[in-house]
Amino acid sequence: MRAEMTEEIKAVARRHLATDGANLSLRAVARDMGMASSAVYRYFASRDDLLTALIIEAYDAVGEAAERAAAAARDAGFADQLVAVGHAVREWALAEPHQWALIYGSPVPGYQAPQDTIGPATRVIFQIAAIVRDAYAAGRIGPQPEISGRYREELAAVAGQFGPDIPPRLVGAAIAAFIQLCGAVSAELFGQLNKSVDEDRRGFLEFQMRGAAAFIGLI
Amino acid sequence: MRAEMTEEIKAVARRHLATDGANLSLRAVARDMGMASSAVYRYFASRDDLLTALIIEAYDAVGEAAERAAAAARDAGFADQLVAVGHAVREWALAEPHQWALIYGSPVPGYQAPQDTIGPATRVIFQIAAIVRDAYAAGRIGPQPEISGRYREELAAVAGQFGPDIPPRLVGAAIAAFIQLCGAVSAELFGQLNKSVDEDRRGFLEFQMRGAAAFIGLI
DNA sequence: CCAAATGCAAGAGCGGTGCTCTCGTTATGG
DNA sequence: CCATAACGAGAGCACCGCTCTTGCATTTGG
Repeated sequence: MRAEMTEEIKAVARRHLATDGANLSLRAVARDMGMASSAVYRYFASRDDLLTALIIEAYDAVGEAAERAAAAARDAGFADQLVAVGHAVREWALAEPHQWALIYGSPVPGYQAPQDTIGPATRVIFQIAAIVRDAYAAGRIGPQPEISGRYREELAAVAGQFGPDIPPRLVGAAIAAFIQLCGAVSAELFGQLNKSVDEDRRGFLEFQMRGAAAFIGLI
Repeated sequence: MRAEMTEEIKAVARRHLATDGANLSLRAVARDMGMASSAVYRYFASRDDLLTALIIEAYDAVGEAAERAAAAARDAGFADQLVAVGHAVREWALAEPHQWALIYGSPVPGYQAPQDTIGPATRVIFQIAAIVRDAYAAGRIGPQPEISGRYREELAAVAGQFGPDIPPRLVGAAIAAFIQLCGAVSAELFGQLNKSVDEDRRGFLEFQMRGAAAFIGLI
């Protein structure tokens, strides 16, 4: 029943987050549950702890959305898989803008992300990397110029996480695609696109993802 | 002397922003200036108004950094100009992370950006667009596939702001470069790159900008 | 030259916040 | 059966944004 209680607190907090915005008030959550604010501290040591729980859930939610989209587009081309992931992530973000801001926006002041968050945080980028890896294994990636320098070495070190014998440049391109996706969604949500792209924002996102696919070399 | 006072308040607020973080406290600013918190309201109608002033200054600062970098790289190739702008923006963001978060991070809850901010907000993207426009005028952009659909029409409508007879796809590519830059810098600052790109983050940014230049078609 | 008007700063106060501490109550397990 | 632990409530602390009133200074106008 303790787990039940923490789950209910998280649910109310998520609702508060969706309506009121980022400044989640622990007292307001407690009021909504008809209990004293001090009682919430039996379940979460601090407001930051509650935020951490919500952050992990948000990472998992967007990661699952990306994975489901990729699975649904498995029969399509690899570029289309990437675009599908992009649309899924964007649509999740549009549905839960404050959760998106929580994980991809400016970090909450004084908040230090604990270790628990880095696992769920990698689900989206791993999904993109998986598409790239599968495309590479299927020989569906055109020849690309290699890169050099220190960044190449770093990418080579990371490449092992994604699969054997992945060219470092591909890892860099996968990261670039993820950055492009995050940047595009954040720009749309945070108002950077106002007065610039107002009509076809879905088309805007698709354009970004097609560009990312081209940069990866997906054919 | 009133202008002098508002300037000093902004300076102290900027310092507080740099040290304490995003949750700028009007009372703390007033304490630092040795005056009552209510006195600050003689100069700024609300905390949001003070934030707006800081936001405009931040947009101007990063915009000026981008313009200076572009001017300094005028003799280099167009791709190098783009990369120079990227490095300048990144370095400004590294020096003023909280100001970056203020303008490109999650919007402050309940804060509505007034009209005054949209002018300064466009300086960086305009600088990127200017590079693309000049490169196009100089014939230094390779042939690129056109796009179609509703997003093309929207880009065509925006293209007029940048110059006559600019292909819509080029405008889209310029916006994509800006998105890539913002996404990369935000990812670095907001911790998205931790455990993934830790060594050569400057090389990471350069890789993104080179990719953006390639997508634009700069030769 | 004096009075009126204006600008400024201070203080008190309101409702809100995160968080801590203490104190009853309840339930559980030896 | 009773000790122990978990729990909820309440008071309280220091802080926040913001408003209102008051007093002081300066400046302006007659």
